[in-house]
Amino acid sequence: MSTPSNAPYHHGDLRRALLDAALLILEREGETGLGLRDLARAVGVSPAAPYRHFDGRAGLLEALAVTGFQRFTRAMADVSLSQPSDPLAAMGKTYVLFALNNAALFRLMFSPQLKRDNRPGLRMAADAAFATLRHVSGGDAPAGRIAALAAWARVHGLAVLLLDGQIAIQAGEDIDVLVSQIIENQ
Amino acid sequence: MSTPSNAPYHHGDLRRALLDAALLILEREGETGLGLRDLARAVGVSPAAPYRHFDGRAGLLEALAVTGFQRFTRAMADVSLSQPSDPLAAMGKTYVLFALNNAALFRLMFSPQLKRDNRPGLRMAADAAFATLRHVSGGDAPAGRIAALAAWARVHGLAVLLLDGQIAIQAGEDIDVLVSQIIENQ
DNA sequence: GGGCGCATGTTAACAACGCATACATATATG
DNA sequence: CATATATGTATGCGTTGTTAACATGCGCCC
Repeated sequence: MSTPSNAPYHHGDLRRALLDAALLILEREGETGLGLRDLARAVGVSPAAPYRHFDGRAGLLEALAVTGFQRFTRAMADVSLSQPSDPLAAMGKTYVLFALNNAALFRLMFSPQLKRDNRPGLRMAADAAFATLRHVSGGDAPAGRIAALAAWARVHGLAVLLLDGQIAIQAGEDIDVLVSQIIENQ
Repeated sequence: MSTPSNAPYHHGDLRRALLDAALLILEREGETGLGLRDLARAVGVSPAAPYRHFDGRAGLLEALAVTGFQRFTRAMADVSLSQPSDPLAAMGKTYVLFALNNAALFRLMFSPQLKRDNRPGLRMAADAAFATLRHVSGGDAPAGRIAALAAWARVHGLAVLLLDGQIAIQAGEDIDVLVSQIIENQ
């Protein structure tokens, strides 16, 4: 009975497996529903195994948020490659659609309790994301701090309101065009 | 030793006391840090006592959110009484300042997991709040759904970004005037 | 190549939590 | 005055995050 064939003692790439499974659980159950024991069960390891790869539950959430910012950065960088006619509007749409397609992850990225115990890794990932945001949007042209913040607020607010289901989608209304209309308004 | 003088068996107004203490803990520790046992300890009752007044932890959070929407509604209604020169901007400022002064409560009010198991009480309180929002802002004048949503998104996004500490406050910068500038931009 | 160090995974235990049930007590009602 | 009901207590169950001690096997060094 010594674990004969499959299920080797060492997993191989447990960290990656944990992150993948955690993302699934996160999007399905929300941040509260993501428990370390559930996660370990889902991957098929012991409850204490994740502690070898993450600094407790907070460490796992941080790692998830970091991957979130990396994807976000990539999505924003890809916008500039497509050479859109209106770069700012295109970026805004990408911003909102990223939030909608990665709801729980997006919320986690901006979670205040993660920001509180500010781990350097998360801070770096977030700074990198916002740096490409600035770079892609204005080409570092200082179009006014106020105007930039106003644009950011409108896009971020739209994302959050849609995410939380506060903006009621009317019958036959397409979210995509609604986002475009709101972003391009004024 | 039969609890001689103080600490009567019945508290008197435990529900109110629980809500007050819960608000304090909420703003100090965040939603995750608000536990029923902690709360009961803080008020000085047994761990099971809160269950007589709230439907478990979710019920407590719902009650807190309802009081939040009531305060929010009141704050918005007070704006119209002051007869400002620019009602929309004044309302926006009130919106953001309410969020900043009731950070955790504001987050709870827009919490998606509370909205999920949509309890009628919370839904009614939220609807009432948004109704006065519409009434005060435009006097029910349909200035265009898109424009209204855009304005809401900008204000809400500004609140959330400030709440999460994403908008860095520069040295010697006053949040109040920054909010005004961003809201009145465009 | 053989032996060993160390990363990796397991087991077991602790405290705290949400929650449900059964019980005690005070208030209100007939 | 008696009893019904609302309110708070006592206790126990199952789960969670976390830690410490133990087991295992991959890979490096001599």
